[in-house]
Amino acid sequence: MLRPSMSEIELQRVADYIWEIPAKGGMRVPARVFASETLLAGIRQDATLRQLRNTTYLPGIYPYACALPDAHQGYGFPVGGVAAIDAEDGVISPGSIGFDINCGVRLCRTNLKYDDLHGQEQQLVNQLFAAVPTGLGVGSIAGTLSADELDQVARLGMRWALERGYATEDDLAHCEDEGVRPGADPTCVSPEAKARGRKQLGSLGSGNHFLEVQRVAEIFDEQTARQYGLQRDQLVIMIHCGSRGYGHQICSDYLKRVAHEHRRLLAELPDRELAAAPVNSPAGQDYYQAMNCAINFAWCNRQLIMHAAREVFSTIFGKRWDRLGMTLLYDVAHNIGKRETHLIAGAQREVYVHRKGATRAFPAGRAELPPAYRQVGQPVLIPGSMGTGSYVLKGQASSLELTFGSTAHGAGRVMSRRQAKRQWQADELQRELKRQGIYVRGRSKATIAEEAPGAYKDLDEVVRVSDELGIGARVAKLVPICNIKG
DNA sequence: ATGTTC
Repeated sequence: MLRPSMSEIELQRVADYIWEIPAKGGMRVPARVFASETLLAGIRQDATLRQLRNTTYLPGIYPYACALPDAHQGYGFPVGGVAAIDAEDGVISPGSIGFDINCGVRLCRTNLKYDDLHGQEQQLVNQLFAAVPTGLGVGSIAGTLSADELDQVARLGMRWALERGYATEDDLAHCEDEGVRPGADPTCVSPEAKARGRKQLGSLGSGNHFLEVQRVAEIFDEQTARQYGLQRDQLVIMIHCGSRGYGHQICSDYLKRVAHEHRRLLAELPDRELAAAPVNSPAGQDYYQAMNCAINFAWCNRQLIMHAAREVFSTIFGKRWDRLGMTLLYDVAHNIGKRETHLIAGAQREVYVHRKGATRAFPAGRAELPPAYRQVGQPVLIPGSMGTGSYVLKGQASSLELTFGSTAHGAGRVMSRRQAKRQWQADELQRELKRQGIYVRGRSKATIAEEAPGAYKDLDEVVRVSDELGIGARVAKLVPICNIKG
């Protein structure tokens, strides 16, 4: 049981919005928190800082562990945390990437304006809800895949969707890793994970996952917005979901295996939830290959859901989806481990960047960016709650100097799910949101109450701090119109 | 987040 005990953790101010836990005891390096005083007051309320300090015990971590402005307590490693770990001498840690491997977000543009939809919101939300399976254990767009097909999804990612008419080359060109993470070996995935995954490709899941039709409400940077193809009052579609039971099972399986095969390493760590394997050990490499399978599964999952949304829009607006301008802006991962090169202590070094509840935010110039964004900086997609809206940011140079090319991923909860259910009632919440022009449909009343806007921190403040730190700059704010969830 | 308490 984790108990807040933050009084024992001392923070030193380094610069505006940058705080440091100095390296002491078993800490190999310091830890840094990137937050305003307001956000820091929230971060101190749970075990985030202790977990952040614990991550600095991981062998090969350098030069410091990071907590982003939206950080909160997670499984072993904070959500909103980033660790760069040496690719030769370091470790890889499943709990530091998270259970929902490649939980992430994509944004689909349209050439429609709010007025084109106004009056048909209820019809649209109903059709989207009918077309996209939501909630736990409810089936999937792709039906039940054969074992062989699932393994192809794991190896090929969005290329599998392309071959079956669910995706276009343009979609692949506008996804992190072009929608295909190399080094994905399905023989490293357990039969239990495969059994779950076969039934779940093209399904939204539960919790904070959603599909949302949004209106571009505010533009902060006209030039970048133009380059991203965004303008005021335009309709866009945001999809927030992950690798479902497939990735969850992979994480569970490898937490057990890694803890068992690397007991001595585990004994040196302050929390067994940080269980880690040397990157070049069999368990470490098998985990990485299996994690990559889940990454590909999640991209394919979001692709199939976007495809279903395109078909619904086509029906409602009476045009083919390509005539509706329904192109993919970008798709970004929030929970991943990735081998990258970063300038650390004066040298270019190969590291496994662990991003858990953190978005890659590469600036212009990084070779990994697709041609569309290499001169601009990548789009960063940050989902908010169903009442308060979401953001598009742009990757900035300081992200490479401060946070290994990362920024925040969302608002973070301010209260427990249980507390939210006590405080709100689904029907009443839906009526109130409808008065504001927001149409919500969920499979479960409990989920709607749990996801009440008031249960979340202030995303505006998270994004403001990202912008001021120069790690991710505000481009546009998006507000919800239709939202479906589990 | 999650066949929602291994």
